[in-house]
Amino acid sequence: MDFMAELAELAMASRLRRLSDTYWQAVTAIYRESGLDFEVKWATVFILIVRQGPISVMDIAERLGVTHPGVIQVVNELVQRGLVTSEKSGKDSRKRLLSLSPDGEAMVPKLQPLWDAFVAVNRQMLTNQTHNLLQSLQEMEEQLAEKPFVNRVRDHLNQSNHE
Amino acid sequence: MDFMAELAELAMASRLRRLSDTYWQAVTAIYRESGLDFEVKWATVFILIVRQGPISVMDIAERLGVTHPGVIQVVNELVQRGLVTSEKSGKDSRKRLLSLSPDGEAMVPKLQPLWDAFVAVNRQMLTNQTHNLLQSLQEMEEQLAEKPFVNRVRDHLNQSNHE
DNA sequence: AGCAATTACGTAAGTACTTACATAAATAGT
DNA sequence: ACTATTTATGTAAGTACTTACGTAATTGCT
Repeated sequence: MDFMAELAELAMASRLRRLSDTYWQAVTAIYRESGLDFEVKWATVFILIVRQGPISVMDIAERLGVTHPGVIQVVNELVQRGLVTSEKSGKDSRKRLLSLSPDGEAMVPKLQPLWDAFVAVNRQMLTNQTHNLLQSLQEMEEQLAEKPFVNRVRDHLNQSNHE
Repeated sequence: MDFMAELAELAMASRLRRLSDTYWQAVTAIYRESGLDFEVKWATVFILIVRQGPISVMDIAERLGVTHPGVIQVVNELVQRGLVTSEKSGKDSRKRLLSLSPDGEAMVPKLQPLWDAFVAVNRQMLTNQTHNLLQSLQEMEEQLAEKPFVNRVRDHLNQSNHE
């Protein structure tokens, strides 16, 4: 039997990472087969720019819940690839506003069938579940946002010591 | 609102990775505070050796569902750290059998209170969920093991084209 | 027994994030 | 208006995996 499953509550991070990697590898293969020259790691940032551009680096980082250096790396690749354009903000010259380029606009309808397939396939699998993965992720994120894991563990350790 | 949550079925890999990172960072902080000189990435391999050593590199990789180079990196660090010993198998000289060292034995009871806390805290959070994260992970892993995501998407794309 | 195929392990390099640290521009308090 | 603080971005390096490729030992076939 799968040892990570046996570890259960003791191996949350590794198990989440493993499933993330499984998905990532699959989607990488599909993009490659499509010949569209698009990468998995671009997707969240790219779609955010599609739907809500022009948008700044920090705004992207906050909306995605990732660090700004991570966003910068992706954005630089998207600009390099010609899908996104970057211009300095007039109101705040520290800010870089990212928008979709014409090539980026043209890319969306090519990617859309793949994205639709991802959604359909995942939706199908999710309906097969007695415990819905997306909902459980949402609930766990909310619990950890309300009180981070570190604080919970610290409190638990103090409580155990004082008995 | 969190954009990854909005993307839902379209950002499974990124969202799982993000939650994995959140957990990972928390556990890293707790190990650091404990002063035990132990790393998150060692945990699954270390516990497997504790419970089922001596065990070979490939057996570890298979039981954990990760690649063997990943295991080798962790094992080398555990040997370097003095928690694990490595010896060539007598029956099959290609194999390296990993066992717990005396220092490794001594480490277990020091780590145990932390591990107990991780389990207790996670178990508490899981009971608060209407959709149990561990169960949803288990179910999703099983679905993907039965038919990988790539195959599901390929089938869906062919089906859509032929309508 | 001899040889092709498989298995076990190792190493190098790539990937997608992070942390840590830096600078420049805007903002706030006086 | 001036200065301290904050905010936005950038860069370098670290981390925890992976893929790709290599060698040595074992196994299976005849």
